[in-house]
Amino acid sequence: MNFNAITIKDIARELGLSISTVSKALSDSYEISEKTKKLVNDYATQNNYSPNPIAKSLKQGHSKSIGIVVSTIDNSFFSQVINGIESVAYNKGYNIIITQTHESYDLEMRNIKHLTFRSIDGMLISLSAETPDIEHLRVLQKKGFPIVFFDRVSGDIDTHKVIADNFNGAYDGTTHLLNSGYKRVAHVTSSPNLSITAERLAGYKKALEDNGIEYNANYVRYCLHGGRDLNEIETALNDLLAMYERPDAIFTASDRITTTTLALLHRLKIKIPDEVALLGFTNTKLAEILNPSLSSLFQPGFEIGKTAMEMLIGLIESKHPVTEYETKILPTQLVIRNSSMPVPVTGV
Amino acid sequence: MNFNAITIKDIARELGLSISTVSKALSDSYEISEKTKKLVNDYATQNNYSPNPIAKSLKQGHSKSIGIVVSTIDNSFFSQVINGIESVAYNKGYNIIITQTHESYDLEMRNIKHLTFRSIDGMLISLSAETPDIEHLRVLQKKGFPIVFFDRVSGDIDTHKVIADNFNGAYDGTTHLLNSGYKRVAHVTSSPNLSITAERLAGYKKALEDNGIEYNANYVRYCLHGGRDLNEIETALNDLLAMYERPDAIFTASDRITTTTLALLHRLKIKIPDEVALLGFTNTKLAEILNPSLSSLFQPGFEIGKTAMEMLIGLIESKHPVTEYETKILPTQLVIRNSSMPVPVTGV
DNA sequence: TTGTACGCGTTATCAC
DNA sequence: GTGATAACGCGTACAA
Repeated sequence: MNFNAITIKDIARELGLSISTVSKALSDSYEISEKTKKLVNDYATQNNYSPNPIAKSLKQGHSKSIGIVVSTIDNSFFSQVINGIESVAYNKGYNIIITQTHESYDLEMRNIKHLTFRSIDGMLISLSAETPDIEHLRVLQKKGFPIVFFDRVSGDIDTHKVIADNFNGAYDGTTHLLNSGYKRVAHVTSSPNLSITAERLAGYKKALEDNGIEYNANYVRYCLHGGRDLNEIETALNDLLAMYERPDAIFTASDRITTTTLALLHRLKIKIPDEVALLGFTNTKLAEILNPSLSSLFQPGFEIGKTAMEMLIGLIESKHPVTEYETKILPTQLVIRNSSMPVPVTGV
Repeated sequence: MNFNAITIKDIARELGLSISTVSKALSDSYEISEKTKKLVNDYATQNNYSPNPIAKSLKQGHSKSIGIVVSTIDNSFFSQVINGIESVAYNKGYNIIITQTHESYDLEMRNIKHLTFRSIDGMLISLSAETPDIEHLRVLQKKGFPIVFFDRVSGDIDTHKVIADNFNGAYDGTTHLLNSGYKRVAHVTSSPNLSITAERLAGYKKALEDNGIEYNANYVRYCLHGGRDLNEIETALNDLLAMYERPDAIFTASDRITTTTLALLHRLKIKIPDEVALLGFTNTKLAEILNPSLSSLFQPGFEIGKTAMEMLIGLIESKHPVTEYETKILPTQLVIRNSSMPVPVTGV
């Protein structure tokens, strides 16, 4: 396993010192003379010694690695979150172990068990869409195991969570559409099980209310599989477009739903925004480039990952048990595009 | 760290047995009586004991975890590869540790060092586009450290690699365009440093040759940053479209280049395939949905990851040092689409 | 059939 | 300023 086979023992033998002296020299202990330190350190660097992290972990009682549970990595939002997590993990010397639930409750439980058996120091989790209750997480948390929830959180547990400001995002998005002159704004959203869905719906409703427009439940369509099932969205769109009072704008609630809606409208040869306007949450820059008239709510995946990881490290490294749960809210950026303006794009 | 705090020691004390008896009972040793085994196992499961993997690693000399180095996880191809890797890793009890180079040579070296210091059992790597030489990997390999290269490999080293059949993919793609009646097929590709670029170019050239069409170097454009820099591709396209003998088809060489080209042509209001046909390597189903007339070469990311991981496990778990290097080639699937046909899509 | 003793590589405590 | 010893949790010769 260790192909830099040199250990603290080797260098002790080679230098005619004791193991503990070498260990202390390496950790720059005050009780070791400067010349011994130099001797040891020089030898160590020359033979590129590196401490065996496994032995270190066994001794110190932590593994310097954390587990991540997401639905799937093959999703712009989550890969951006992981990017954010990695950026701080790397600097703090933590390894990340990624597992995917593929939206299955069963897989979620297996992964969590697997991760805890792997003796990780903490966990970052975004619930699977299927997950009905979070008893399995609550017991862990009760034991004092550090967990931070992000994005897909549950209202059933008071704990550390990092989420986008979905309410205000949806509020801003809907308001933008209304301010642009659209009167009948539909909302295509994901599974009603998820807290993010409720928050976004609330923001949408509040915006309607504040603009004196009556809420119409027929304008809201749920897609249980959140964009993974094309037919679901297709049905929703067909229903909406066939209505007598056909919506003049659609507000979509997640990356996959947004891009799929964009694609479907494209296939149906519906012109955006002439026939129907489209504004949605997204992480796929491609969607914006393809259709500059598509304004979007950019989900700050990177920032969410970064913040969640920082919070988790705080939990792990704090000596005192954490008693106060805080919820950190990050802003969702509303990116306003205008079809007559050039689109500032830096990359895909 | 271990919140299932129970150890083999606890259960020995509790049951009035010795530690080694418990250990043996747990591993179903033949020298332990059935009743003792049952006693121990029952107690273990009831108190959901699980062996500390760190102690196990230290003892057994392997960590049951492998390292992955990719340019960026935020890329359909690589996240699909990782999906494939994870699928077999999970079954075999391996953990995966993911690191990203962001195409930087420096970061690649740091990550590799970081991973080896973390005492992983093996490594899966796709070279960064910047990487000029692979001396740092060759030394590891010389020591007998298990490494499998995938996708972005180097010709400078004889080792285990898993790649798509880029030559035949490019050959098939180009041939398909030529058979469809296009005469002037341009090729927009990535950095000439990468082996995949050379292979694809070779396939493209051979297809031209076999169809009696002369190779025109002006029709080939390199994008050093492989789609990360929009301007590069924009320039390439503008150049091509401004030529006197303007290409009537474009063959793009990577996921990012394909989607970016699609987006740019869209913005330039160039009709596909009427004004210029487009066929490219891709992993983003969105591109196909948006433009059903876009035929594509689907990069088998999942299969590549799966195969690479299987190969790596073979390397790790083989008792005998591996002397024979084999290169496994996977087919690239050509997905033919026709604008007059309905597009069979199952998800985005 | 069960128990004892040692080692994996490291750090921490204590004695010299 | 340096070195011996114990301990982290586990597996395994070897002894009983």
